[in-house]
Amino acid sequence: MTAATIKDIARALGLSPSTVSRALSGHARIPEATRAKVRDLAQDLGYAPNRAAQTLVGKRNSGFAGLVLTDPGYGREDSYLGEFLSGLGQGLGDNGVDLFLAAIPQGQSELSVIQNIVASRRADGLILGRTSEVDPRIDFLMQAGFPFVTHGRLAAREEAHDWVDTDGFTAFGEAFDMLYALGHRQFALLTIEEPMTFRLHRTEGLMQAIERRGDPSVSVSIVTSPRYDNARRRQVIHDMLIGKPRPTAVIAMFDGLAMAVLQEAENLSLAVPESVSVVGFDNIASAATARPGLTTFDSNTFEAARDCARMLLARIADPQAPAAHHLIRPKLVLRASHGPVPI
Amino acid sequence: MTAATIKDIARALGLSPSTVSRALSGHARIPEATRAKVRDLAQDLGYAPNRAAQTLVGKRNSGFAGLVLTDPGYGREDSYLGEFLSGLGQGLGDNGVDLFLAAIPQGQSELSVIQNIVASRRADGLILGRTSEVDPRIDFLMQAGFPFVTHGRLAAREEAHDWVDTDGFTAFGEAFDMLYALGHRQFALLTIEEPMTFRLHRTEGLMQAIERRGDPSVSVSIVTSPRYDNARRRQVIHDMLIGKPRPTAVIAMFDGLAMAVLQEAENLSLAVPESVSVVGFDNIASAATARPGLTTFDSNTFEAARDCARMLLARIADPQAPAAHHLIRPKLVLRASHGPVPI
DNA sequence: ACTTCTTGCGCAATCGTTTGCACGACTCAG
DNA sequence: CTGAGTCGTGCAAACGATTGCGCAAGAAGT
Repeated sequence: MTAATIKDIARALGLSPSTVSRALSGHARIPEATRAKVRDLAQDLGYAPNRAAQTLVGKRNSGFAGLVLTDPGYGREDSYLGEFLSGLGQGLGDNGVDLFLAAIPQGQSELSVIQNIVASRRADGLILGRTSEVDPRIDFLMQAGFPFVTHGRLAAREEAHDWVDTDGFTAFGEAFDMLYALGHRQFALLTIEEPMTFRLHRTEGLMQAIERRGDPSVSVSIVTSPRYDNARRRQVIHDMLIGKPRPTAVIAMFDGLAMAVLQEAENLSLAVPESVSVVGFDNIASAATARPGLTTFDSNTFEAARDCARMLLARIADPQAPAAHHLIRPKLVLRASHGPVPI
Repeated sequence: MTAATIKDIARALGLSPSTVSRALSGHARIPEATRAKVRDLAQDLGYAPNRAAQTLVGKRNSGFAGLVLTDPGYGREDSYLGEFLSGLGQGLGDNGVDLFLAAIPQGQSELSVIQNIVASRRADGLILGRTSEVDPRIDFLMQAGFPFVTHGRLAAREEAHDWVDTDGFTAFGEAFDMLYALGHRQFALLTIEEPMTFRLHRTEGLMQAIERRGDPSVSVSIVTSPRYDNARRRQVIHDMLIGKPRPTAVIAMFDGLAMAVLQEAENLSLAVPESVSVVGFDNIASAATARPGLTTFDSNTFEAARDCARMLLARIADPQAPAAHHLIRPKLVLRASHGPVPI
C-alpha cells in the first residue's frame, strides 16, 4: 500500500497541500480548528512526511548522521563497535536524527566513500572514528566545510575541528607512575604499526612520565605488534617477554594486545603478576573475566560516542560555532594483572 | 560549497538535464562521445546524484536498509552488535545500499519507530533482530507488505516470511548428547525471562534430546535468570549451583549467562569442570579467554547478519518471490569447561 | 523525390514537501 | 462609508533527478 501523503489529507479535507503543511508544522496563521482536523486525520492515516521530499526542498536536514564502517575486521573482536554505536544512537536518538552506516564497497577507499556521501547529500554530518596522525578524511571534510566530529584528536591542529577524545596521554602516565611506585624499572610498551592518533598520545604520555621521573634506571623497550598476523603477533610478544632486559611490566596499547600478553605469559609459564605485570587500555568485556583479571583503563566508549553525536548535532545546528572539544578522562580499573616488581 | 547537480553539468556542456541524466545512466540513444564528455565532467566536479531526489522520483530505492537499535543496554556487553553490524555492512556494502540505524527516542516503542520508518519511506526494507515468540513488529510489517528479514524464526508461521536463524534446537540437543555421554544425568538449563524465539528453540532442542534418549534417570531443572538485576542473577545462579539435586552440568542459554556461572562457581570454590560442567552458546570473545575456556557453540553472528542483508536485498528486488529461509548450523567449540561427571 | 526509420536531444511532467506572495472576506478605526 | 489591517487559505515555484513523448535532421529504402 502506498503511504499517505500530504495531498491525500488535503483532498480529504477539501484543503490545499500548503494549508495542510502549515497546519502540521504549526504555522501561526492556521486556526486551531483546522490544525486539529488535519492532525487527527494525519494520525488516522499514519501519515509521516516523506523524508526524501523534505530533504530535497529543505537543502539541509537529511536527518542522517553518517558513520563509515571501516574494514569489517575492525571492532568485531570485542565490544568496541557495539558500544560506540549504542552511544551514537543514544546521543542522536532523542533528536530524531538517525544514524546511517556506510560500508566500504570492495576496492574503494574510505575517503572516496566519504566524498560520495558528501556529494550525494546522504548525511548532514559525519562521525569519524579511528583517526590517524595524518588523516586525509579530515583534510577533505575541513576543506569541503562539511560538519564532522572525530573520535580522537590530532596532535597538530588540535583546535581546528570538533573532537571527543579519551585522554590516553594522562592514563599512560598514570600507569607508569603506579608501576614505578611498585618498584618496576624495566618496562615494555606493546604498540601497533598503524599511526593512529591514540598511539601517539599514549606513547607520549608514557615517555613524558618517565622523563618527569628522571630516574636513569628506568628503561623501556617499544615493541610493535603486527595487526593481522596472529602467529607473528604471538612470536613478537613471546620474544618481548623473554627479552634481554626482561620487562617486569608490560603496558599494552589496548586490551586486545594485553590479553594476548596474558595468553603468551601463560604459555611461557610466566606468572602474572608475580613475574610480570600487565596493564591494558579500554576495559573490554573480556578484561573482567580473564584470569588474572586485567588491570586496565576504562575508556568509556559509550560516553565518548554519545558526546560525539551531541557535538555533531550542535555543529549541524550552527556551522559557524567555534570548534568544541571534549577530553574524557579514563578511569584506572585495578584488577589482578599488576603487582610489585619481582625480586 | 553546494555540491554539483545535473543542471550544472548540463549548463556547462550546453545540454539539457535529461540528456545528462541519460548519459550517466547509460541510455542507448546517447552516443558514446556525449556520454564520455558528461562522464568526464561529472568526475571532475565530483558529481554524485542527490539521493533524496532519486528516492522521490523513483518511488522505490531510498538506498537504505534499516535496523532499529533496541535498548542501548542490549549488545553492549559483548561483541554481538558489532559483529551483527559488520555482517550487515558486508552484505549490503557491495550493492550500494547503506544501513540506517534508528534509535528509539525516549518514551516510544520500537513498533512506533518502525511504523514511522515505513510511513516516511526512510528505508526500503528492515532487518529485525531479537525476535520474540509473539512479535507485533512482524505482524505489522507483514500486513503493511514492507520488505523485512528477521534474525530468528518464529515457531509458528515459520514459512510466512524471510528469516535467517541459528539452529539452537540442534545445538542444544548436541550439547545434551555430549554431556550425557560423559555421564551427566543432573542438568540445569539456565534461561531468561524474555520470550525470545531462540529461547524456545534451544529449550525445545534440549527437551526433545532428553526425551529421545528415554533415560528416566535424567533430570533437568530450568532456572530463570533476571535480566538487569545482577545481584539477583548471581543469587539465582548461586542457588542453582548448590541446589538440592545438584546439577553436574549447566547448559546456559547464551555465553553471558555461562560466564556468570563460571564466576559464581569460582566464588563457591566449585571446580569447573571437575565438579560442574558448563556449556554456553554464541562463542563471544571472552569465552576464549575465560579460565577455564568456555565450551560453547559458535553462533557465527557475522555470517548470519551478512545473509540477512543479502536476503533483504533479494526481497527488495523481488517482493513477490517466495519466502527464503536460512538455518545456520552452529559449531560446537570444545574448550575446558566441560568434562566427565564427578564420581 | 518521397516516405520511413533512426539518431540525438529537449520539453515538460512528476515525485512530496515547503514557502513567498497574494487574494478575498472580514473587522475595525476614523 | 472608506481605507487599512488581519485572517484563512490557495497558487505556484522550487528542490534534483527521471522519463514518456515528440521534434528536427539526417540516413536509408523504394
